[in-house]
Amino acid sequence: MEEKQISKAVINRLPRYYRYLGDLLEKDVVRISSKELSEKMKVTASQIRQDLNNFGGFGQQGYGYNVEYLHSEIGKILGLDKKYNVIILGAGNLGQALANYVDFERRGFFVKAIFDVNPRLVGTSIRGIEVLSTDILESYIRLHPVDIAAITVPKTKAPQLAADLVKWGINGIWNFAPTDLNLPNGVTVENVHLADSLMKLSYRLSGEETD
Amino acid sequence: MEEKQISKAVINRLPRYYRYLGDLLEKDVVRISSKELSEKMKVTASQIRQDLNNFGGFGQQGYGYNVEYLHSEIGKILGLDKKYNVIILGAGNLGQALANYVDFERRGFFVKAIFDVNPRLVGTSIRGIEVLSTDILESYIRLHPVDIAAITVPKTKAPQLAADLVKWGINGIWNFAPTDLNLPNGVTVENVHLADSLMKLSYRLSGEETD
DNA sequence: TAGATTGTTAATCGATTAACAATC
DNA sequence: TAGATTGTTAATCGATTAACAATC
Repeated sequence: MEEKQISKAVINRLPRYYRYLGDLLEKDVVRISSKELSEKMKVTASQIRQDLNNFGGFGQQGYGYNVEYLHSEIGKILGLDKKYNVIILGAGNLGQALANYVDFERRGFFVKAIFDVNPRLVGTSIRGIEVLSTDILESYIRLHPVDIAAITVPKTKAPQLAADLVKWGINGIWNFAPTDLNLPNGVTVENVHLADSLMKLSYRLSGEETD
Repeated sequence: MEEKQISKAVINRLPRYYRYLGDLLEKDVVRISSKELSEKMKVTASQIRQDLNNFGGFGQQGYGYNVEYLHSEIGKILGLDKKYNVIILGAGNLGQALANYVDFERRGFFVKAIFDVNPRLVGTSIRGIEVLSTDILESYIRLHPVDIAAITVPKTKAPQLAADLVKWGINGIWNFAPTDLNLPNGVTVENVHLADSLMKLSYRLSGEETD
């Protein structure tokens, strides 16, 4: 029952379109052509039109695209018209940073609980969100709907934790541990590998021969 | 004086190879063939061989690749044989998380200072690294060698800050602000857009029709 | 209506995979 | 030597760009 199957390259670009359109919206820009947008975003107008046409015709010949409408449609494509219950595994700095990032709520992502093994952290709260003991993780998941689990625990703990989460019914994982999680089909994993990102930066810095 | 110009797709994969080889190294695996590695990494053996051959022949017919040697060579390609002085802009949760991530040091990235505008944070220290006032940022940069500036300030402040950093001589930027920084050629920017990553996750979660 | 700009097809370009000769 | 596996060329596949007819 799947549509044509959108390429990963296109999906990777959607959040960036969404961001630019959001910025335009804030500046009260009403309409924009693929050409204007392409200049701002430094991509080709052709690519923008191709990308959007994967999902249907959002524009109008001779006019361009209505910014508000396109923004909202891309939001829907990205699933931002829905609400997501999020739990964070690991109340270290990164877990806290995620918990404190209020902007996620604006997009429909609600952090409901944070879990940690450290007894000193259990019982504290971050932005009003309780830090719970990992001991009660299973029962929590069985009692509350959770759409996304953000994993910010150490590399060595991450694979087992992820396997448990899946066993207990989670199928959306936002993984910050510097390891790949091999999970069954049907489980969606999105990785944020900060070390990988930093290495890409050092590659480019070290490779420079007076450009 | 540039070599053939390695494609971005290849570079994006290098840190992942490096990670897998590091794991093998820890398990005292001495040699590995492209076929074995391809099975672990879930890519084709052909792709591994093609990728590596962009940089030269690291393997041996009939044998495969020596894990330690290949790990070290990829490290060099990624610039991990060098040391980098890093400053962090913004001592919020994310800035603190980065400052606390000791593992970066193992790869040659040394956080030298953290800057914040908030007078309450100035004077404190994180893992022994002083939080300094943004007022003295310019003079700090002029007096100390800085290779990479990690930007964790709010979106609205980021573009101006980045422009200043570049003006003061920085040309490596690790950007965590949810905005693109338009900087002159020769400046290397690596973006970590957490919100974009989360949207990609919600896209896949919301698009699922019983896979 | 004339001008602008989309939606979409066709052409090009680049990246991935397959195949195999070279060689350890 | 025979077997294994690389390095590399050729074939395929997919993504990007160009072009333009459709149409607002």
